Amino acid sequence: MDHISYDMFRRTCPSHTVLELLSNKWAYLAVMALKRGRHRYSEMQRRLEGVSPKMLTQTLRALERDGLVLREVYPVVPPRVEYELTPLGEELAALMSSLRDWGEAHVPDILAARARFEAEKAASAT
Amino acid sequence: MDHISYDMFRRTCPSHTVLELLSNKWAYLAVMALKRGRHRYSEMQRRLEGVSPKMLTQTLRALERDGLVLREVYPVVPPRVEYELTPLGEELAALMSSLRDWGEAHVPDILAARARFEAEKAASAT
DNA sequence: CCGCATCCGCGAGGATACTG
DNA sequence: CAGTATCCTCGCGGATGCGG
Repeated sequence: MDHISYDMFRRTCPSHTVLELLSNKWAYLAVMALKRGRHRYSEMQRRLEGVSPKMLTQTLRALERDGLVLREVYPVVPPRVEYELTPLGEELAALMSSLRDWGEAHVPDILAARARFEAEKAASAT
Repeated sequence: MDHISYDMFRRTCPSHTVLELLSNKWAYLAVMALKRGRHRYSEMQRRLEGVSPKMLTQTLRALERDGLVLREVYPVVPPRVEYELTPLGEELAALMSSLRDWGEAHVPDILAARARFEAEKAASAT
């Protein structure tokens, strides 16, 4: 073994911070949005339905900070800022894509399971 | 195309609820914990460091509801409840594992990126 | 031992107005 | 246009006590 063993389950483990990155809805959507290429701030805002400027900036900054997203500011007026994935970010995007594909493929299963669950609950309440 | 096209980005899309399931720290950890086999409630509680009974139950119920986890109650005293992944849950667990592997493999990269970011911030504040 | 019900604190995150 | 600053809500999630 040439790598340290991390344990996500421990709250003090560095890998736990990665978990917190992954388990963040806006971060997830931002990465997926950037998967298709470089985007301006306002484009992101339009793509991520319902995101507030605050959360968008906060999310993009966190991703930049962690080396997953590159932020480029053009010194022009009106301002123009573009975001794109780093190579590391693209790796992550690929993994997240497979999760999304799985999720979308199984939406019917999950909806069915929910219906079944509700039905049983109602039956047991007889 | 024999499947409906879903769009996670839209808040009204059913696939968005899947996203909310995935972007949930405790759900993520619970699935990973169950990947290695069936576990009792108290075992889960020990494995998921820092989880409160309320959140643990809530999380497991949500997973059961969505058909990812099977919950078995033994009618004995003292009570005994065991949880295990359904086939669907195991599919998800596999995908999540690859995310975890990626995350743990890149912890050093991410920590380095953070350090670099902080350093630049400090430099620009000169 | 499992886990539901209740209460509550707190901070993530939304809305809005404003500036470089 | 791309944020920042501010305020404020609301619901996540922790704590506790009880019931099966």
